[in-house]
Amino acid sequence: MPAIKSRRAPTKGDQREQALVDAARAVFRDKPISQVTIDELAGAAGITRSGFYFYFESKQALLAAVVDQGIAEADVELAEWLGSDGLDRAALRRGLAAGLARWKVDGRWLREAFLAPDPGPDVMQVRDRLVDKGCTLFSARIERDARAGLTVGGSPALLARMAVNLRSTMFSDVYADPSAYNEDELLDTLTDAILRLVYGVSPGDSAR
Amino acid sequence: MPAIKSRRAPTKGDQREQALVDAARAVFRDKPISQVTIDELAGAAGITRSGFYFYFESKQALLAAVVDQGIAEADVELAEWLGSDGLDRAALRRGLAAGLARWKVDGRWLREAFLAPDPGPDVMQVRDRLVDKGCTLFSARIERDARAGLTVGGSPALLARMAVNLRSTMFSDVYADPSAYNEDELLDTLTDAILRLVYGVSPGDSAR
DNA sequence: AAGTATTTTCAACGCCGTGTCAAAAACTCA
DNA sequence: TGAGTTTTTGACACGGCGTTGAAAATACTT
Repeated sequence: MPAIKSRRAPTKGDQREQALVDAARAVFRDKPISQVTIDELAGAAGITRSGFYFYFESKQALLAAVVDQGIAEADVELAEWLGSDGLDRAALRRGLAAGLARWKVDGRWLREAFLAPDPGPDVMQVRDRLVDKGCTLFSARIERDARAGLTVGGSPALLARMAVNLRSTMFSDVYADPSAYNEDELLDTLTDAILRLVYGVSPGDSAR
Repeated sequence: MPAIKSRRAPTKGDQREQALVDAARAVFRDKPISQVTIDELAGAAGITRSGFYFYFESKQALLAAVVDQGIAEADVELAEWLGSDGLDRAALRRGLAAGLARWKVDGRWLREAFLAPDPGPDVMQVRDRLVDKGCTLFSARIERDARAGLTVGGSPALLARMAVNLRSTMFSDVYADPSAYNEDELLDTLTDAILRLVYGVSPGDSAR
């Protein structure tokens, strides 16, 4: 049973572990994760394949760590919009734009983390946590807006999930084939779509 | 280079090939495709592992065939709604319900086909064909409705893609954790969501 | 600074699934 | 029946995975 998380901070090991995560983030950008070999990841961090297993149980576990470190950044984007006042179209668009920018860079592993049917249990755990977090935050906001009479009906939880899914899949599509999309147009349409989806407003009305 | 598609119909081989597809459809229901071994698929169809390669180049190629055969059924559902008259909520809901029923059964490989980040090139080809078909049909309908002044704006192609993606992801979510969703509620909300997304109508108006 | 304990690295091993091959078996059609 | 094709098979080699046990490097103690 390798990959022991030591209680204290043994400096050297932690450095290597972080190097592994950083290296992985880079490697995962270049090719489908299923085609990345553990040997490659280890090499990118300057250790041998068997050395890898001292830090992580598997490729999936490392991926989970990579995804995990993405939380902070993702949270910033999300909060940007969630914190704004109801139906602030500009703020929402800014939040989406930030997300799209992230996806354009790290789309490969983001897709793996959020859209793949069966990543390992490790990734699954992280994924659930992140998606849940996003949905509950969003959902709470919708609920709040609903009390203010802004929304149009439907379970907040469901609406939140739809909005989040819509966002992810569209970003994923853009990553898969950037040439097929005009970014500005996409962001505009997506912004309006979400507003319409949740609040039933047409592009014109900034506050009902 | 195995898996030669013979020009004529050599009866025996075709039978086995179909048996392979049918068996695969069943096997793929039971466990994540990445965990299905070729040996298993061959065995389920009554041949040995190496025999498998006479018919398909790889597991992915077989999956592609499985997906391919799903077109007919999927088309029926899609057509049901696309053929109906503008903003017919009931028809749309019926179409979605049919789709959900399918996903509840074959969700596992449907996810693999439509949401996985990097299925093999074989699956990719089929996927693109199917998604494109769905989107163009939907898109054409939106365009038609737009000329009738029913829609709310935004590129038809984008809106179609969003609607299709929304549908797939929600169905996928239901498959992943059926207990988390009330089917009727989901279908209602999803129907309204799509109508709102594309046509900007609120649940009440059946025809503007 | 030396001795001890712990952390880190490595090379070698066995396992499992894949894909290929050439030869054998089954089938088709005269 | 026999020549030709189609289908099936067992054996082989390859590559990646995960483990093990021992050596090397590092940290800790006095």
